[in-house]
Amino acid sequence: MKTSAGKQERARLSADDWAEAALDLIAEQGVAAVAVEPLARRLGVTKGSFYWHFPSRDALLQAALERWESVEQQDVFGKLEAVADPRARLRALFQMVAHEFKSHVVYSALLKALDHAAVQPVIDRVSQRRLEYLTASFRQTGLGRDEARHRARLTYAAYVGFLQLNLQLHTARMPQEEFEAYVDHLTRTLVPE
Amino acid sequence: MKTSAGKQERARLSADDWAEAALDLIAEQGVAAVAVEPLARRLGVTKGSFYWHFPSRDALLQAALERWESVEQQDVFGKLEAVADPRARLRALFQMVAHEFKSHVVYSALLKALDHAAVQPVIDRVSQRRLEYLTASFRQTGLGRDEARHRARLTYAAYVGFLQLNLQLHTARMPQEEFEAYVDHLTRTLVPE
DNA sequence: ACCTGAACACCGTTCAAGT
DNA sequence: ACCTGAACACCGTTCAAGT
Repeated sequence: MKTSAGKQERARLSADDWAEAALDLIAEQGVAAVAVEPLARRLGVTKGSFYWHFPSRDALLQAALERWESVEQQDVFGKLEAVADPRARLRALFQMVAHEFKSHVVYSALLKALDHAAVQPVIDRVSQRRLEYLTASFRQTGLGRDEARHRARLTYAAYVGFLQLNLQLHTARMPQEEFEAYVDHLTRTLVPE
Repeated sequence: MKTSAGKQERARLSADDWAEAALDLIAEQGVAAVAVEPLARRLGVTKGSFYWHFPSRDALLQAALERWESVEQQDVFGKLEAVADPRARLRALFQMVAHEFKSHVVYSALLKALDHAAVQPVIDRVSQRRLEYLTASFRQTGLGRDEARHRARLTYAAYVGFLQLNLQLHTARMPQEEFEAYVDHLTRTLVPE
């Protein structure tokens, strides 16, 4: 038999296998945890073999992040296309962001690791896209050009800031009820009627 | 002569000298740049001597951050005590934050390095204090207890998010005029009339 | 009291050699 | 085409020895 059963059996690896393992590590333990030697141990090979697939640790990080970037693109905004009314769409977006914590895990990990050179450009691109989407949505609710741009920026900043605060307040974590009230406050304050 | 002139002359160092040098490095190059060996080179000693002052690199980081924390405490809120009217005080705070970039340099560096264990608790404490200050101020403008808490959270999240976005948009940096318009939008949207 | 110098561990990177 | 094993550089940490 060439590649039959067994747990310890390890097929030879591809660059994609490394990138996927790296992305898992980012979600679990953050960007700093992506290290060649530990990853190699986890994959059951020696660290030397890594350099057949990637020229550097940074290249691996980039590959992992590009993988995430293309997935999140559809994930976040795909579901919103169904909602026609712009005000309702914005409210739906707030609800989505508030209740789907899984999709923010990697994003949060990246926000905490902006001092890594590979992370910045990815977050830049993602932020740019989201800002434009928000601006367009606010525009559609009837806000003027500048007003829509500013409101979008404020909204996105609130999102980023919330992730920061939320993950940091393990200690003084908000109870569910207060959290819902906060989301409601955000919606009332930021979405035009 | 015991300790006369000369550039290459290096008095013996104290723990405080190391902490200050570390804080400078954080402001200039970020948390990741705080490394024992390069710091030792910069200070003109060998890295071995570092361990007479601190038990670990992390302890140095903590010392540097505590130093910053106690300074920023007075810096940010000290000047606001003069303004009696709570609405005017909030507007003044917005203006201060918008135009004093220097005081945010370290804070931004820390936000980008939240994956370092020593950074989290410092940011936690600072955020907690600022949130409480904002809550109290909104309370004084006449908002109800919950409304004030939520508004404070939104405001602070907007601040944190803005730092993130601002530093990241080197590419698409806002021109001065648009920036002022944005601050104005924030003030109108967030400060009760 | 503060510093040197040599040592070790750990991780990134290279590369000749294996299959 | 993919992997091993040994090597080297760099940084964190320890410690005996110096002043």
